[in-house]
Order: sequence, then structure tokens, then C-alpha cells
Amino acid sequence: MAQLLDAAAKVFCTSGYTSASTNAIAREAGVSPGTLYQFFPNKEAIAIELGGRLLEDWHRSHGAALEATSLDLPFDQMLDAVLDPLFAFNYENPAFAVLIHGPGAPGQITQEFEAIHASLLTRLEGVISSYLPDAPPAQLTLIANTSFAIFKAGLDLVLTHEGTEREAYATEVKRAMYRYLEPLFPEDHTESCASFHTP
Amino acid sequence: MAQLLDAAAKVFCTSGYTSASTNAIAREAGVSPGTLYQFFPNKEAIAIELGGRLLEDWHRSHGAALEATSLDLPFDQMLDAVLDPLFAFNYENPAFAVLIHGPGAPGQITQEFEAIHASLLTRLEGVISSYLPDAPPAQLTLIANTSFAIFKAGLDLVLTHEGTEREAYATEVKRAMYRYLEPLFPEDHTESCASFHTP
Amino acid sequence: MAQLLDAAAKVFCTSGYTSASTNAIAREAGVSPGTLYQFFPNKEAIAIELGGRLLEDWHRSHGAALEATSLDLPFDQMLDAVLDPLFAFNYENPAFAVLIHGPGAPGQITQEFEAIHASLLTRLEGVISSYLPDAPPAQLTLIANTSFAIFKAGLDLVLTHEGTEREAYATEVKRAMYRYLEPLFPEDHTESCASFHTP
Amino acid sequence: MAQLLDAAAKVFCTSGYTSASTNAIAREAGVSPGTLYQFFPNKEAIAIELGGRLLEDWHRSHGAALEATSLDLPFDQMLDAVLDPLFAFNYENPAFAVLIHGPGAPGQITQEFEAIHASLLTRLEGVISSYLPDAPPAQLTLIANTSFAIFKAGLDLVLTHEGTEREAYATEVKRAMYRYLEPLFPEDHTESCASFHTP
DNA sequence: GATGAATGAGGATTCATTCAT
DNA sequence: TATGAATGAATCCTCATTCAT
Repeated sequence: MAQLLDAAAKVFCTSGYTSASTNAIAREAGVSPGTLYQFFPNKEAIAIELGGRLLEDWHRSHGAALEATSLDLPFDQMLDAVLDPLFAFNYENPAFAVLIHGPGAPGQITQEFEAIHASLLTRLEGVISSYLPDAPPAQLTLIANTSFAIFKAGLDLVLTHEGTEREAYATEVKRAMYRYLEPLFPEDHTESCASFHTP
Repeated sequence: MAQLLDAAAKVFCTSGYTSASTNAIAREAGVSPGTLYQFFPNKEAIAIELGGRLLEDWHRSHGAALEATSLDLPFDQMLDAVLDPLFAFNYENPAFAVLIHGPGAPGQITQEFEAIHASLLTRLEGVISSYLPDAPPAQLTLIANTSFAIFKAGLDLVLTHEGTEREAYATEVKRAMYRYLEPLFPEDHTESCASFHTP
Repeated sequence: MAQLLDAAAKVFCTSGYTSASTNAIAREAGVSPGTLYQFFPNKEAIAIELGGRLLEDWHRSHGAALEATSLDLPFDQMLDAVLDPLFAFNYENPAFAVLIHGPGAPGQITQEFEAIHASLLTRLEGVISSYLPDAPPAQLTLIANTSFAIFKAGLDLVLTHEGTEREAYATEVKRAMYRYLEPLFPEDHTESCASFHTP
Repeated sequence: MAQLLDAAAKVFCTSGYTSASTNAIAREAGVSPGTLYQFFPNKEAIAIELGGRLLEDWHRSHGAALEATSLDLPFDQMLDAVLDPLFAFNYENPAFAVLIHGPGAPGQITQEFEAIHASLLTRLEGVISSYLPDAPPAQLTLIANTSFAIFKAGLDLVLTHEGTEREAYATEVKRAMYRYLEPLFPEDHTESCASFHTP
């Protein structure tokens, strides 16, 4: 039930995944614990389903359109076109960030978070390979993982700030991403990226 | 007791901070739970103290020397000089990474992790300000936070891989850091940084 | 619904009565839990009804015929004539054995199992009294209960073995029953019982 | 703690093993659930430990003496010498009977009950083999299992009755055992067993 | 100083049963 | 008549913390 997933999103954001209790989720949703377990076999399943729904939401609202158009843009504009809505989406759905990071020690992605992780990573790898068609797969993975790590870290930075600060962090994270990735792509559209060159 | 902190480090690495139980730490240390609470008032205090000790360890073993010498190096060499030992230190003390990230939802630094966080951030801000003496404090903070975020994310990447892959990620993370920070410093030592320019 | 009782039989055999959940029975029957409760007021009632149906099945398939003919047989042949089909019936309907024994501590027959218990016991008492027409009722009950206990215990033994072993146990249980009961009946057909006399 | 095992024994007798809740055991023992789990890792362990303690108790109080002397007795006296104290012990420790029978469907001995089962069965097999030294192992097992089944069933019968009835059942069960086993032993002490021959 | 038994609220999960549709 | 979501107390078990010894 959407009601339960909404409640789960709220509780995950408040307490983190590990500390979120199924009873708290049920209470937040205004149902009994038993009801929760009629829809989800366990806590993991809630996270998985919530991740899936958020992924879908993102795709429906922005992702699909982006994938259709953004790849034709120069790299810096593409970054804006992708990351700005992505930041906005995460601000409106802060549970997404919780799910992107796993439950406990980072780097220890457990099954329930593998899916959302893999989905985003695959998409990212696709984008990068479209800019770097000749790179060997190992390097693609390397770059994608590094970019994704920077994105995740930057996302937290953006989400934990408000107002002008948030915007400053958003710009800074995009700048970092741009500078990291831009030299990889020996294109001639460098002039259009002037804005990221100056601090 | 060092014995207790060692045990805590081990258990934190194995289970993450949240899932680590004080009883497990006591057992690992070979003492009773009561003994643990004679040295630390609660679980938080263990994390804080462990963080403090690791910070000291780092400082004693490399940090102090680095701070004395590295600032005179060209920027790219400074990055190598700082990050390589830092990665190595984290590999030998994986609890450090656990403490750098908090317990639950990222961005929600709770009190026990504030100290270690702040300590590292302050030091980083110092380094950056030495390269950017004229920048306003707000920008310094912005850059330091962003750099720190990239470092933390990159550290996880490095720690979760082994052998050749680990080295590749270490290089890639340093590359990302370098590319992010280098344009900020309008120095003339750019030619020496050639290695980071080509993918 | 027969469908529900079949499902209950299956689940009772798989999980035992206590661990069998009404939801599992409904699922096995391919109906919703609500439907189950339209036919049975509670779990007990399912057991009772299933017991009744199995009793009927037994009576229809063998019991009736047996009662008509077996009493004329010499005692050892009667035992074969009764116990062999009874063992076979229990092998084909293993739920019967589950229902014969109660849910928890043995000897603590709860209401739902009282019926099936009493029904079998009454029949057994009838048989015994036909061989011992002059015995006082108390002794009849004593013998019937003891015989029934041996039968139940032996039945488990038979049902938990397969193939040749099963047959060996069936024979052994019949031997025990015979030896226990035979001296009670001072008949002259002893010579026909030779097979049970030698180990 | 003995306190906990006593409480467990009481609750097991009241509710059976499956329905006995660890919280109920703790409450009965006058401690909190957490305390229980400091002594036993789980419910199974309680049953195992309780079984072990009862087995020891039996051995210490009667079993050891019996094994030293009873095998020299004629068979019928041996039965009295063994079964009477055994019935008495079970009456004083009714949890023993609960543990002898498993949790759910009979014949499905689960691990926690395997030990107590095996221990008794081994001892029984020993006794029988001392009377039947030339029997093949398979037959020994067959006889031991059958005898044990009869004993367990008879024990329930004895335990569920009181006063004169109990004695009558005890005698009857011993009679059944005697009659089952006696023909196996071609001894010449048959005359001493006259009491079991007449109903 | 060290112990380790004791706590008890809280965790995830189950299940017999109900009731609005 | 059948559904299946809803219930909520109860299940086993955990854990940070305390305190008498």
C-alpha cells in the first residue's frame, strides 16, 4: 500500500533504515503491525519496494524525458539537466538518499539496497559510455563508480543544507563532477563550459 | 582501556556502529559488560574515544610529519603525500571509516561523530586556506565540505576493493580531488601535474 | 468444504496441529481465510470435522465390513484383519495419527481431540467386551485404554518407517498386542496363533 | 539456573513444549525475559538442559543402583524393579514425559529431544541385549523401539490417572511389557512370573 | 576494579480471527 | 458466498545499561 510506503519513507528519513522499526512504520501509517506484514514479508521488502517505487517515480517524472534529450547536450549542460532535477527529486523524496546509502557500514551494500544501487549505476555507466564509446569496460566501471560515489556524497551535502547554501553546494558538487569527468571527453564544446572553470 | 577500544574497533568494523552491541564489545575485549561501563558511560563515549585515539594515532604516525612538509609541495604531490598514507591508515584501521560516517542516515551526524568529523574538517580547511589565503570563510567552508565529502566517498570506494582495483580507485579518487581543487589555485606549478590530466 | 479439510489434513501432517495456521490451511485450499471461517468457527472445529470425516472414511472403506466379520475370527486373525487395514488407512491418511495424538503434552487430550479419541476407544471397548463378556466395566476400560495406548504408540512406529522396516514394525506391534490381549481370552483357538508365539 | 529449569518444567507440563513461551517461563521463575536468555541461548536449549538434568537426577536417584542390581533378577522382578521407580520419578517430574514426547507430530523427534530419546533407548537396548545376547542388532533395535513406544504410551496412561486407577494402569502396563518381552527370553524362571499370567 | 546476573522496553514477526465490501 | 485487508496481542529474542557483590 502506498500509505505504508509513504510512512516507511518518513520513518526511514527520521531514523535511518536500521533504526526504523516496522512497528513505527505501521503506526505512522495508521495501521497495525499485522497489516504491514500482509503487504510486505519483512523490513527488507519494504525498502526494496520503496526503492523501486522511487526509481519509477523518478523515471516517470523526469528520468525518461532526460534520457531522451540530455545526451545531445554539451556535457556541462547535460550535468545541469540531469543533476538539478535529481537534487530536486531527492529533496522531495529524502528517503531516496537513505536507500542509496545502505543500512550500516558503507561499502557493505546488502541485498535490499543492491537493486537501487545497481539500477542507478547501470544508467550512469550508460551515460558515460555514450561519451566514452571506446573505453574498456573496466575503466567504465571505475569511472562510473567514482562518479556515483561523488554524486552520493554531494547529494548528502546538498540535502543537509537549506536555501542559498543548498544552491551553493549544488553548484559546487556539479562543479566537482564536471571537473572530474570533463577531461575524459576530448570534445570541442569546451568553450560552452566556461561557467564551471572559474571558482 | 586500550583493550576495550581495540575490541570496539573490531566490532564496529564487523557490524557497523548501530549493530555493534556493548556486550559484544566487552566479550571481544574479554571483560564483563560491567567493566566496560566503568571506563565509558555509554556506547557513544566508546565511539568518541575510539575516534580520538585513531585521530591521535594518525597524527603521531603520519599526520604531524605531513603537515610540516606537505604544504611546500606542489599541489598534486601534496595530494599524493597526504592521501596515500591516509588511505593506508584507513586500511589498517577500518574503524576510522565507520566512525567518519555516522550511524544511520548520512548527513545526520549525531553528536558522537561530530568531533571526529569536525577535527578532520578543520584540518582540511586549514590546508585549503593555505592554498587560497584570500578566499572568504564561507567559500572555504564550502570547498572544504565538498572536498571532505569526496574524500569520504572515495575512501569507501578504496576500502571496498582489493589489490590492483584498490590502487586504481585510489588513483581515480586522487584524480577527482585534484581536478576539483586544482583550478582553485592559480599557481604556476601546473606542468608538474600532468599525470592527473590524462585519463 | 472437502477442499478445506483436505488442505487441513495436508497442513496438519506437515506442521503438526499446533503449528498449522488457519491462514496456511486456507492458502493450501486456495481460498481466503475469511472463507475458511464461513465453514468452521475456529481451528478446533476444523480438527474435529476432519477427525469425523476420517472416521467416517475409515468406517465406510473398511471398518464396517470388519465389524461384521472379524469378530468371528480367531483372535490372532482378527488382529491381522483389523490392524493391517488400519495401518494402511493411516498411511494413506497421515492426518489421522496427528489427530489421535493431541496438540501438546500427551495425556492432555483437549476438547477437539476428545471426540475422535472417544469414538475409537468405544469401538475398541466393544470388541474387547465381545471377547470378554463377563469382565467388569472398569477392567474393560482399563484394558481398552491400555490397548489403545499400545496401538497409538505402535502406529507412530509403523508410520515413521518405510518398506521392510515398516512391515517389521507392523508385525512387532501386532505381536505385542496379541501377547498382551491373548491371555485374557481363555479360548481354545490357541494353536492357530502359533505365529505370534515365536520371536 | 535451577530456578529457571524448575519454572520451565512447570510451564512445559502446563502448556506442552510448543505452547510454552519463554516469557511465561521467565515470569514463572520470577525473572525478566532478558535474564532467561543470559543462561540459555533459546527455547531449545532450555529443553535440552532440562532433559539432561532430569536424566542425571534419575540416574543419581535410582538409575545407577538399578543398573547394578536389576539385571540379575528374573525378568518379571526386573520389570517391577525398573518400572515402578521410573513411574514414580515421572510422577514427581512430569516434565520428563513432556520431553520424552517431542513438540509436535509424534515420530518427528526434533534435535532438542533427540538426546533424551537416544539416551533412554540406548539404555533399553542394553538391557534387552543382556537378555538376548544372540539377537542380531536389527532385531534388538526393533524390540527396543517397540518396548520404548509401549513404555511411553503406558507412562502417559499412568500419569494421567490418580490413586487406585494409577496403580491399576501401572500394573497393566507392566503386564503388557512383560507379556510382550517374556517370550523372547527362553528362560526357566517362568514359574516366578505367574502373577503376570492371569488377568 | 571487576564482575555478571538482572533488567524491561523494544525489536521483527506470526496468527487466529473479524468484518466491510 | 467469498474476499482479503485489518487486527493486536503474543511470539522469541536483543541490548544498553545498572548494581549488588
